[in-house]
Amino acid sequence: MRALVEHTRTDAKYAEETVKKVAEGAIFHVHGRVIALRSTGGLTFIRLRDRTGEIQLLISEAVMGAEYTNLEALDIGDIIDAEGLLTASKRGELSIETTRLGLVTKAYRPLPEKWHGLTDVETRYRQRYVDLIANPEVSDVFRARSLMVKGLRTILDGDGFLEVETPLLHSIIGGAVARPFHTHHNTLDMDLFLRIAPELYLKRLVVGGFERVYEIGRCFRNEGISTRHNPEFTMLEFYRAYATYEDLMDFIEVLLRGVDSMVQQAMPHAHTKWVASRSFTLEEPFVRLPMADGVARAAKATQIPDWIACVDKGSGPGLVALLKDHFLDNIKEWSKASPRAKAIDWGNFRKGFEKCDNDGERLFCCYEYLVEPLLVQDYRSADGTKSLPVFVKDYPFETSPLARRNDARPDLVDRFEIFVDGRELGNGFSELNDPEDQAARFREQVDKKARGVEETMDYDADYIRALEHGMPPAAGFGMGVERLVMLLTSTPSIRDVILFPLLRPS
RNA sequence: GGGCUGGUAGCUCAGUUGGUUAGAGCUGCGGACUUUUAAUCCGUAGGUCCCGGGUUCGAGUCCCGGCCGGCCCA
Repeated sequence: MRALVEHTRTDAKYAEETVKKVAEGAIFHVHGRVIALRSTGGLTFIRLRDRTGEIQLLISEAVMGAEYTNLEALDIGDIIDAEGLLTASKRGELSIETTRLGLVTKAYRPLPEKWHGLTDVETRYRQRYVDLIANPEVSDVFRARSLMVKGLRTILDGDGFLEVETPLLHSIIGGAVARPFHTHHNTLDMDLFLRIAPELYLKRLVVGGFERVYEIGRCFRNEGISTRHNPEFTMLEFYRAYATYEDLMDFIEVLLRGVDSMVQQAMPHAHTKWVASRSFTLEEPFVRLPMADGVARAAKATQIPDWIACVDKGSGPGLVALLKDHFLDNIKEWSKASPRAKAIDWGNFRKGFEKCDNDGERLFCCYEYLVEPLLVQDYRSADGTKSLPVFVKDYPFETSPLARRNDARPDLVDRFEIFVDGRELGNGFSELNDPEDQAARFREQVDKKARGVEETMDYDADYIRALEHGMPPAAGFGMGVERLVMLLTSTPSIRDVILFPLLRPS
């Protein structure tokens, strides 16, 4: 039955005699929502939708007799059940020649009109139940989301990871750099935060012997709302002992391709459509770009002679030194050096650069303004038609308070962020497991807060204590599930991958 | 937070320099029709023009303020 119903989604034509022969006179019983209703007098066509697809009911007065008049009370939107023999209409549409029809649930409100459906964006979010009925491609995205989460679990479970749940109510801020939501426990008279990340709890579990552990759960960040941000969102984080950030990059390529192919298998039709509108490809090896190399390359690409000269001498830090001393003197001249130089957001670049406390942050700032906006343009597939996912790696240690220092270059940490289609998808690193170094990094965060920086982490004494018990070397990765869904379903707004996005009160 | 843009019937929209009683399609309701696919045809109902002020003989339209969206930027 299901196979036949799903076929009605295609344009396949059916011949009445073939269908009747295959069905062998079996009685079909269906229920679902009426989404179209057409009557030509003694014959009525109903398009019925259930979770598996759509099928047409063919109802004739000759078959139904006196009951046929019951159709007069039926509206689009009603939920009915029906029984009958399988047949095909003269136009070749698979149909059920209905012998019995019953109203199961009456729809008191009409559905949106059939041509344009429901397009008002706010109404779509506020009344998602209507959106899901009126716009079937919306429900495809949420089906895909479910498949992706399931796919992540399947792959992680298959690799020996244990899924856990850690607290959402935190008493200190940690694991990420973001402003939290505040709440309060009454009987304990205790102020709490909704978690901004599960990271520090998951690493406590690595200490405890869960060497491969992950969590898929809600996080909350008290930030503005935009097409890329919703205050509550779902994050995947996993940690794997005895792995390095290089191992994780290999694993993430496998993970993303694996999830995508699971969606492809389960929803081939929708998947093909999404792939066609992607401007990136997962099929070639992902780029691995050390941040300093990226900055050096991007600096040369601007064709600013001073920059080329200083980059040729060394790498990233050379440019940082030049900018530290001569940013203001030369900004006018530099900004006109080439079309690429003109495209740089010089105003914010300079402001950001001036706010930096150290050379590590300065290098990161150069990366942010010179490299990141052009990742899509600079790193292309072999035939040049698609952008490639890029792992930007080897971050300055000052920008990464929880990551392990590189053994050869203590000014860097073994960290990467993955960008697909120019957008940040996830963040991973070899974990800092030296309690003294971690304590020093926490203290630096606390100092920052004292200097008035809003987005910092608190000192987590219990986490230091956990590290003092010894955490095996490990690497971890975190990814926003909504971003993954947006990427793989070619959805531009995060609100279209969250069923009930946060809105102002109406 | 800044720029642009929008709010008119249940839904999707039109509405001229400011000028009669604010329109269309779909939906709804009534009717015709036994193979429709946005069925077709006939009839009919449906409005706090986002809110509050102002200008004017007259405001959906112009001005000011507010509310709520959307897109882009930070």
